[in-house]
Amino acid sequence: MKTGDQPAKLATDFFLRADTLAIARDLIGKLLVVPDEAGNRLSAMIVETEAYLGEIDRAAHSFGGRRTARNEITYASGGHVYVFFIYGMYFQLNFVCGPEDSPHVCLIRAVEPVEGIGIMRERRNTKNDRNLTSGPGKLCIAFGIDRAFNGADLSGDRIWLEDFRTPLPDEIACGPRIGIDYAGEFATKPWRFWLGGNRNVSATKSKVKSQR
DNA sequence: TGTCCGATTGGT
DNA sequence: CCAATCGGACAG
Repeated sequence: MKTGDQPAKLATDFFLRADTLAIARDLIGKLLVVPDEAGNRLSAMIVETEAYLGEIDRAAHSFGGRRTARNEITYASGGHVYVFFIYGMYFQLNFVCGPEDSPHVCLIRAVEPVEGIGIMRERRNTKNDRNLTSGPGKLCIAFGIDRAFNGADLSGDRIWLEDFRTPLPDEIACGPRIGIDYAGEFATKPWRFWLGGNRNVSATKSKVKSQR
């Protein structure tokens, strides 16, 4: 692109597709961009995601059609941001997928810093850069994402995605989602996706082999 | 209003 | 292995 051109934001159409698993997989390699208070670009490449398939998915907040103030935004059309608070101290970043009234989402579990890493270091207060954004709670701290981002539109100017890198099919691994042991048969669905071998993929106590 | 517990993290 | 820490969901 020419000097001075702005990178293109990922179009809303990306999130309007009916196949949420494909969206979760295709998010790997995209660039997450969130300007800080001063307008500096903070950005990172998405390296790990999880899909939550709405009403049918016991692990999803909208399982069985549950619709509350907290998860209301997940019933909106794809391309909106769903942020929720968990464990008394962390936020989790999700993107709403599919058409209106289909409360599917993709959780962003880990990213690899690209721009603004100095600011991320300040916010995370950790020596090891590997700990900057290698988990769903960590990346929200690094990017300053809190409940104020809930409901944001990814076509707006507070948070968005850009094309960055297109992984080869072989580079993308999948396996069971993390922290949903209560979800019965859904606990073992291979609906987590990550960039194989990437060092920023979140640490898990039961690391599962990739499967395809 | 009361109780239970979570789509995590960091330190022991 | 376990504490931190608190809002959401649901029962009563």
